[in-house]
Amino acid sequence: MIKDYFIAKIEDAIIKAINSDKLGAMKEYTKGTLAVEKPKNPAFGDFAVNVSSLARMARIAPPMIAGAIVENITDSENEYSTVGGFINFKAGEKLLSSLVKEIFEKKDLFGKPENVQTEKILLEYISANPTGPFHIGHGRWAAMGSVLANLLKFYGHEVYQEFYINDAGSQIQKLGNSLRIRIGQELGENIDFPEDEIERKNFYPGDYLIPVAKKFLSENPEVKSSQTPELQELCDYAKEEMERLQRALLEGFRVHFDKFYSELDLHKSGKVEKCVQKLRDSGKIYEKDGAEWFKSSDYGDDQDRVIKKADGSNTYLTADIAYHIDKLERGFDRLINIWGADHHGYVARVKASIEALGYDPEKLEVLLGQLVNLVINGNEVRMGKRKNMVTLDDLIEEVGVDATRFWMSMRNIDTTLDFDIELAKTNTDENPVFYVQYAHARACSILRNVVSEKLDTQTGEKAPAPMSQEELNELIQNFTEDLVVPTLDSAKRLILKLEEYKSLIKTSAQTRQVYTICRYVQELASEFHSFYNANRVICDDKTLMKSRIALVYAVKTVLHSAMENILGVTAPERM
RNA sequence: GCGCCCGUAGCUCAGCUGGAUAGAGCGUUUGGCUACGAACCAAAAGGUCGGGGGUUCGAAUCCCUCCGGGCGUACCA
Repeated sequence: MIKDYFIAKIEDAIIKAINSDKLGAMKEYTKGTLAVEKPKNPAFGDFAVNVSSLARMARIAPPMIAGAIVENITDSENEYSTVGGFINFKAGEKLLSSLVKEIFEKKDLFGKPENVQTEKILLEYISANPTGPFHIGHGRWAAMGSVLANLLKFYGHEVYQEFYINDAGSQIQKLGNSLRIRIGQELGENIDFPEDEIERKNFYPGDYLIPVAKKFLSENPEVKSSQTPELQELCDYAKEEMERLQRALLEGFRVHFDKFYSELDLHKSGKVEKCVQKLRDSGKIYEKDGAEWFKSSDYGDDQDRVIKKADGSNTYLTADIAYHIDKLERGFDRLINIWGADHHGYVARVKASIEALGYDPEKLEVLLGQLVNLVINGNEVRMGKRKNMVTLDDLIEEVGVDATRFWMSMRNIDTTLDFDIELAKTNTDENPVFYVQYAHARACSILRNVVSEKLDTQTGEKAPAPMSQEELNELIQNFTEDLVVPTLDSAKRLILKLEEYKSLIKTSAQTRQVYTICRYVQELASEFHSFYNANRVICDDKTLMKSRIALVYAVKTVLHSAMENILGVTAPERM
């Protein structure tokens, strides 16, 4: 990386300067003290390092320090200059052209870090109840989770994606009872959900069970009354139907899980009871008011938690503890969960249980995502879990998979996402994803045109293609560094932006912040559009043309890799 | 009350472990297609970084405090 190259030169020079006594009182330097940054004003240089922080040790003024360091730099290929306490760096031809070469060599793998420590990661996300269709909020976890999985894999980690199905507990009974009412209605019975708000909460009155009831009746023609089927049968039927719908949506949304882990199966396996027993054995369980409590406050939680209710049944937390222990026992180095911020209280208690059972709680990393607000006609509509249902299905149908994935991934996970449905519907041109796709399509178009015969509209005569297909293939397969030199001056910003992809992948994967990838592709697209408008790629000067074509190909390669392989957004060849 | 997140341009947001004149997109205004895709580009206007203290040579960034907003605070899942 250019940054690494630059800082290495600086650090070498500092050591030399110290050895020749040019840095005052400073007698040693530990690597990593200085950091490379991008100058606010590009006229200063491509990169800069501020040496002011060394002033305290050296006891001389920052400009003097900068001067002493620059004097000791041995590098004739790149430019160094000082302004105050800053040392500025301008990349030379060789560095820039070798970078383009790297893209040609690595193609889709450009940016994949080398020599990094990798882990076996279990990434859990969405984990919704199978009691209804996904709502918009689930879309955020779906998009971010799958992008993060792609990113971590590209980084080099081994990633296993899992969806925990909350298919146990009272909500499934509610679902079955709700289906019974819909079946009754289909059969013409005078039956409906309770009007009373509180009683109504024991049901799922959404329309989505109507088609399920119809399907059930067509498959079970012998049922003539809503009271005939057993509750369990209705529960299972509705649940399976919901799971089927959820999974179909995920496939279409380009979200692929390695496993759907059923809470019910977890209970059946006996793992939950085993886990409870282990907790008892650990001595961290006590009885109060007829229930068994886990002393999670011993591990930083703000209060103790019920693990077994007075009626002998388990809480949701109990199963979740067992699930996380199971993940650890399956041998993962790291567990990453994406949870909605409304579950943030859970982090401390799950970590507490992991620690109590003798595992390392640091292995669990919970990414808390702020929720999604739906904006309709400029007004925020709060997304309650089961009210104001705007389904993810509806949203995807309105704005498309690409735009939904991009939009849901483009914000910092710490900020509440405002999804303006009117904007997404009526004004899709303003969506940044189109801007990026356009850049890719434009690059493809240029690469098509350069090998196409040109028809003169006035004379009707055909002119030969600016380049033959063979020449283009040769250029792509045997790229040499000098090829791109003629266009370096005009394309410097673009090349530096391409270079940034390498450090982006690293920091983005390490911080788990996928929105940075969305920002990056927009910035790269922007640089490319600027370059395109300022320089005619297909031109009479063939050397220059080849040089620019090489650059267009490099941009296309990086855009394609970031979009298709990481963001899961299509990179179209034409639009 | 307590815990977590947020408050930066009219709107939506960046701003990396403190550093050079706080940046983008949308919107507004003004230019640019007889040439590779104008779904684009170039430029302008627009900011007491929620308020107040503190640390520092230096704070949007770190600490304290207040104000405003969101979420949570179950023997629900």
